[in-house]
This record gives sequence, structure tokens and C-alpha cells, in this order.
Amino acid sequence: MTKEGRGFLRKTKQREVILSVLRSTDTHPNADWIYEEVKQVLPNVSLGTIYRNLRILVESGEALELCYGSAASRFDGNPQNHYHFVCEKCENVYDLKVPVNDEVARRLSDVTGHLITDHRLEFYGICKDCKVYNDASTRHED
Amino acid sequence: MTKEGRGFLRKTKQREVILSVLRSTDTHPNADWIYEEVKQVLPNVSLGTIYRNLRILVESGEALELCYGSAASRFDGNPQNHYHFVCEKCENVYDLKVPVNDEVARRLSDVTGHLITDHRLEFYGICKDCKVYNDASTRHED
DNA sequence: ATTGACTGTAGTAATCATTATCATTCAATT
DNA sequence: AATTGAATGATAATGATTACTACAGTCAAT
Repeated sequence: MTKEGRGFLRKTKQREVILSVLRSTDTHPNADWIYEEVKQVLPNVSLGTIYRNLRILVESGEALELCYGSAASRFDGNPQNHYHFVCEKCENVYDLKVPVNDEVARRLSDVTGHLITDHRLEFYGICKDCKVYNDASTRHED
Repeated sequence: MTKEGRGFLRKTKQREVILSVLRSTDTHPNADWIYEEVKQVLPNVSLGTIYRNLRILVESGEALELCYGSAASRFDGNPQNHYHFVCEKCENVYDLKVPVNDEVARRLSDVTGHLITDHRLEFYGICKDCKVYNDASTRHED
């Protein structure tokens, strides 16, 4: 039982470029940013195509979608589960290089009776850079 | 250093009802559902008021906001950090009764140099009920 | 009680991200 | 090369959330 939920997928230039753009960065970009990048290779590409393919890539397990509040979704070209740290000041998303704990999910499957197949762990705070900036200034409000 | 970021907050009937509605359920409702409930007490309440106050409650640490994809945000009247399980079939969100691990965040703060103040852990899969339903049927597609 | 400054509200318009629609194009298969 | 159905580009539509505005309620100091 794979992550597929769709019949035949044709290989298209658009999806290929979208995936390569996504894999070329670790900034966890949103659809708009990807759109701008892809346009440099395929000037006629449509934003709808970006969204459609991102959805396909996420559903087929080739990318991850990260959702934060009412802001646009961000995407990650590394489909292996991993954890993130989000800076609430600069909104950067950092990959965390710590091992993923699948043990907890397995244990929780037993305890709860639910079939747990996945999990997401996100950390929040102020990143190293913004922290320095904050300490240096004496402002108390934004 | 509290979670406030706002001057004086006046106590209003609307915010009071919104919070009590939110605390009366464990279904992690969205703004629309809360709107309908609040309307039964305050028929003239506006959806904008719901959103405005939910934001205030989240910012002041009296509620949690849960974001899943492009769907509407869901809210949790229990402001203490805890973990959730989301059924990808019925979209129900279950509270998990396992202890929160703040140790990891503390350790990661040291390792990464970021100031980590919070974290969210969400599990995904098929819930107990939907699992039964799935097993009983022999369909392979939706 | 009367000001005045200010906060919150209802109602509505505007915004923004995302999805749907549809005629056309194109990749894959024959 | 012809066929076929998935994918595309262009654009419209949707849906969640936020912004705007005129008005009402609250508070504190006169």
C-alpha cells in the first residue's frame, strides 16, 4: 500500500522542473517562489500548474508540505520525514539534523488503537541570527 | 516575559462567549463552527469578531491554533501544549494523552543556538473507527 | 454628568492562497 | 501516424482570513 492515489502519471517537463527547483533549495519555499523560479526555465508555465504538481508531488511522497497559520504553504523537496525549527521573527524554516523518532508513533499506535503512519514535529522560537539582533537593540516593541 | 503583545484588553461579552464555546468542546473546531455556536447566544455577532478574538486568544496564550493544509485553521481551548492525532479519512483531531517532552526542545536550543520556546507534534493516519470501516469494505479506491 | 480618548463591534468590502473549469496541447501507446 | 486521455495555460471561482468604517460602550479625569 503505497502513497499513490492516482492512476497513470505522465512525465512532463513542468513537473520535472518544479521538482528540480524544489530540490535545489533548502529554504522551504512557497508556491509563488517556485513559480518565479520555474518561469525562468519555462516562461509560459502557469501558477495553476505549480499548485497542481506540488499537490501531486506531496501525494506521491516526493515532497513535503509545511503549513503555518494562514500563510501560504511551504514545500520541502526532501521527502524523508525530518524536523523543523521556525523563527517567529524572520520566518525562516531550518532543517534540524536530529534523528526521527518513529518509535513514539509505533507505541502510540498500540496505545490508542489508531493506525499512525506519519508525524510532524515543528519547533518555534527565535533563531540564532534574530536573537543577536534582538539583544543588540533596546527596543521593546516592533 | 509573557505572550502578550497588545495594550489593554477590555473584557467583552463576545470574547467571553467565544472562549467558553471553545472550552466546551474537544472537537478542535474552526472559526465557522465557533461562529455558529456563538450566534446562538449572541445572534448579532460578526464572523470578523470571531476571527479577531480567536487571534487575540491565541496570541495571549489562552488558545492554540492548529493548521492543516489549505483547510481552515482549527482551534483548541486547552492552551497547554499537547499532541494531536489527525485522521486523514474523517479529519477528526484527537487529543493524545501522553506527556509533553520539553527536554528535546531544551537540548535542541543548546545544540542549534536558536532560542526554542515551543513545539508542536502532530501524528497522522487512520483512526480506530475509520480503520474498522476500511477493513470491512473491499473497495480499493475512494 | 460631561467631556475626550480609546477599544471593540457589526457589517461589509477587499485580499490572498488555492482550486476548478475548459479548450488546447502533448506524452505514451498502439 | 493516429488515438487517447492526462497535463497544460489561462482565467474564473472559491473560501478563508483580514481590512475598513461608522458607530456604540467603557474608562478616567475633570
